[in-house]
Amino acid sequence: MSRWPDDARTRLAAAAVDLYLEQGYDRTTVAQVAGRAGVTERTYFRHFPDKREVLFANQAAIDDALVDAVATASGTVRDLVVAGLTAVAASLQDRHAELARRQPLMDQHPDLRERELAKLGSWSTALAAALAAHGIAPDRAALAASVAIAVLDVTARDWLGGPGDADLARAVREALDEAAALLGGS
Amino acid sequence: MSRWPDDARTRLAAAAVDLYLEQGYDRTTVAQVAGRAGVTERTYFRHFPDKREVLFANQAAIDDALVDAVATASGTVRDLVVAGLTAVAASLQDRHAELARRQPLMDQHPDLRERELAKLGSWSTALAAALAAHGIAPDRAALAASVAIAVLDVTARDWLGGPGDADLARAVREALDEAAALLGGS
DNA sequence: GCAGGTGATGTCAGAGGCTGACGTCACTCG
DNA sequence: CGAGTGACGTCAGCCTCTGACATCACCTGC
Repeated sequence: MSRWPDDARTRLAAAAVDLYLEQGYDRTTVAQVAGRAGVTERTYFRHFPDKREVLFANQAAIDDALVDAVATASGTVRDLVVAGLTAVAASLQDRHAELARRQPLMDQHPDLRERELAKLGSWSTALAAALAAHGIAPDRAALAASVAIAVLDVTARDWLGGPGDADLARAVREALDEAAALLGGS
Repeated sequence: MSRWPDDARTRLAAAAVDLYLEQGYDRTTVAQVAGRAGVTERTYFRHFPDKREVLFANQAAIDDALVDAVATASGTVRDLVVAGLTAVAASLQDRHAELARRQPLMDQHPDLRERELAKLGSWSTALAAALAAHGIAPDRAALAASVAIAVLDVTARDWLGGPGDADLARAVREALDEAAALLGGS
């Protein structure tokens, strides 16, 4: 039996979502979140670099899933992109309830949406690098990655508003086609 | 002759870019920026809501240009999008030097890139609304807008690294085609 | 002219986000 | 059993950002 209860990080994440939803993001102090998790404010900042990041606790793993999927895939640029997006979609699919619960916070607080966009940006960067590793020219890779992640964002936000058993991966593939049809061919 | 030198806002913006470049963004305090501009810290926060926003001082006008261009255009979704992006490109074209100067800050400081992404997000939202005003279904509009802005971002960042007389609008149109070709047609 | 309104700024006080330095204590490993 | 190691607490402090109130040039109507 250890001196400290395990998983301070997990407790902090849970406490944060609860408090942010209960009493609003800006009316909640980090000290309150830490208090509910049974630690001090200083400990909060050892686990998360700032007040927002706690809402994105386990999204780092998605980065890896994305990169792995693209690395092990092959085919056209579209095939590689679909492989990556499908992996991300799979990761999100299981967590529909959790993500839908915290989504109102993103929509109500520009600060939080800002951080969400930054996360998407890091996925985009990771995807571009993974595409480049397949020999795709860097600027083409960056373009494809950026657009792909934009499609994912729009589709996922729509999916979050629906039932948890809707097939996100399928919706993403369809949105990819639709986007290409809408914007291509001058 | 007025009591206060005019354009505190402009002086603040200039002082901020200079100081952020000279001594780094995080080693610069708002009080220093205000001091160089000849005002107090409190006055800074009357002109800009936070430490970052000063770097995006005149980008609000671009929002309007984008919306106007789409509103007065007609044709396919692609036509409308191209009209909007062309208007934005025109606004950026004149300010290549200024934007290129501050760009390293965006690349070096995640906080600032984060804000930049938020600005792109607001363009995307505005574009989606403008498309919807033409009768395009909201989810199709959101998809087209998001992808279009992603293309603009990648293209503009590349353009910023090149000479100021390169034609951004043309590059954006080409990138739109390239993106559609890369990702379409399953 | 002149009283009152307006707008931009200054001053002051304070909450809250975030960081560095240092101490404590259980656990572990040699 | 003694020296790490890691997770946490404590303390002090800077900086970002906000509310409340004062000041002073300028304008407006009379």
